[in-house]
Amino acid sequence: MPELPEVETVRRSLLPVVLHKPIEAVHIHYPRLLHNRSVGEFQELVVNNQFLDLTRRGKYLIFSLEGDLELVAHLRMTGRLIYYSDASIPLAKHTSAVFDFGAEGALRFEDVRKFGTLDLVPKGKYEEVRGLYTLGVEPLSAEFTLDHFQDLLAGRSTKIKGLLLDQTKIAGLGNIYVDESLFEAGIHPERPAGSLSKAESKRLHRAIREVLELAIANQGTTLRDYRTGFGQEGSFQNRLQIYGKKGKACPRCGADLEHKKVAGRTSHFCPACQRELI
DNA sequence: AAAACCGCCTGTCGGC
DNA sequence: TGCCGACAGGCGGTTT
Repeated sequence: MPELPEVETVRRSLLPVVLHKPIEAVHIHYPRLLHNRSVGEFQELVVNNQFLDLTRRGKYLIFSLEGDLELVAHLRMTGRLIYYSDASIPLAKHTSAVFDFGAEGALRFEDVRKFGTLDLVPKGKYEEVRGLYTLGVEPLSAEFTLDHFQDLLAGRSTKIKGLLLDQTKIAGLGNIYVDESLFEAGIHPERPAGSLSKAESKRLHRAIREVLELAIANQGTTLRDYRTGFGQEGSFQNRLQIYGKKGKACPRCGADLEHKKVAGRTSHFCPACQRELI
């Protein structure tokens, strides 16, 4: 599912191909995608406009438009944003929206499960997009220091897995990268956040950054639906240590990997390397 | 504050 | 082979 590395990969792949191209037409095939606008309003504001920049915050993509507008996209579970240089390629079955650049191609939003969203907001008016407005620190930014991370954990009894998934604390982690980071740091997903030692929180802080960086370098993880902005699969699925590997041998110690529901999510871990009780 | 649950959707998979 | 329920898990919302 698209998490920070996947969304960042989509951003980087689209950046050279979707900016400064006049949008000649917008086709909305699934109007509920738009959230806070009617199809008519949306088309009126976007047709004849153009994307000036494309940035990312957490799992959100933000396209700036002329006229102090921003288009905020979220891929949720199965969304794809793919650039097609050839507009004659037939639409995929679950195409929700198309931004048509005429002879310059098209940007298509494809989404099997239709959870994805597009919000058109005045520039910086992120309070209109609640999840974006309340996002926590960017884990790859300079603000995500070890001190900042330890402050997030201090005194909290909530399970570390749940805290890492909380977008208002740290922006962009999802189920895959939380499990991989906890494994890398040797920490059980059910450990109370505040119970981590200084050494453990230091290892986890480093693991989060390393796992995310490596996943970006590998264009993200394609288990099923995720594609880059060029429609290609990522390759980090070949480098996952434990996600989806229940019953296989731990790559570090050889024990049988397990999974269980933690914070409502299937959570993978090594019972030997990641002890619940210390 | 936090956990547990539901709703939003479709495709896939295991069991019978 | 077909049907059926469970499951995948991001986020917003409500309830406990």
